[in-house]
Amino acid sequence: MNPLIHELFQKYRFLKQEVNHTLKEFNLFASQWSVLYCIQKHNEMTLTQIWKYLNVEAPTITRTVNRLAELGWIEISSGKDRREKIVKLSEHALQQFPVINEAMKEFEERVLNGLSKEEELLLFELLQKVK
Amino acid sequence: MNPLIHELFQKYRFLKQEVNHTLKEFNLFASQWSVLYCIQKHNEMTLTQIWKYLNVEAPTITRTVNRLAELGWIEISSGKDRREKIVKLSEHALQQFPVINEAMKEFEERVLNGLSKEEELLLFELLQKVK
DNA sequence: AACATATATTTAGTTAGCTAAGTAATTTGG
DNA sequence: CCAAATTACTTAGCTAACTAAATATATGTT
Repeated sequence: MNPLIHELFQKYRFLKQEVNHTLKEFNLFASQWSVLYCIQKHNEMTLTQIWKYLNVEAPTITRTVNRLAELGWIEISSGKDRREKIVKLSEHALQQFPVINEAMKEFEERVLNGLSKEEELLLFELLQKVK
Repeated sequence: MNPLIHELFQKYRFLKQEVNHTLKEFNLFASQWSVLYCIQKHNEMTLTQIWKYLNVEAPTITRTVNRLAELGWIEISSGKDRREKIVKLSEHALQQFPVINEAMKEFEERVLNGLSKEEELLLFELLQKVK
């Protein structure tokens, strides 16, 4: 296997684990946070908007959203089209959001500590060229 | 979520899926290929050597190795230390290996087509700085 | 109006990572 | 020499991704 791809896979596993550790005190997992984060950013979203935004398949989002609703992080309602579901953050989530976001920022700064701002941008641009 | 980390996660999912599509005709999955690849490289390995090399946890390798043995890709024997298991490629795997490797090389060249050799190296080095 | 097609979500089943906890064999220290 | 610690691997249960196929609603065509 190409060492570049191998390295990317390794870093993914490492980062995902670090995110999970960071979120553990809030009883959240990495993928749950991804969903909360993008809902917060867009205020409210349909399931389809979420999975298209995050680039995962629909069933993955169905399950994560249901779990998040069970746990009280989000509220699900139906739009005028009775097929679609609209999702937004609960009061509890809105309150907790800034604290969790802060913890995540600390984690991000920590793992990206070895890179300058220029290198971060460069890494981002190089990653985008992989396709 | 930091856009850089978000992008890395997205590329991971994309690449893993592409690897799985590439390997589908051989009835293999990405992680199974990782294991076969590193066994081939080292000729034979214990389970511990495999999970340390691939940077995953032991139970992951136990399961993948057992599945690969079931599927006839590898053979498991025991070394002089009765705790450890030694794993090597089967005849079938040795025969198929070059063909699969070729398909993987084509895939790697395709997804890295947008990067020059210098950029590839740079991306690799920048990824290593994430920790 | 009826039927086909498209869209939104769900269900079922698979691989693959993790942690926690367990068994069995080996090594080590008093 | 034997109890304690370590090592190698396994089992069980969780999250998280995927695919394939089902269900329900909406839309479009004849």
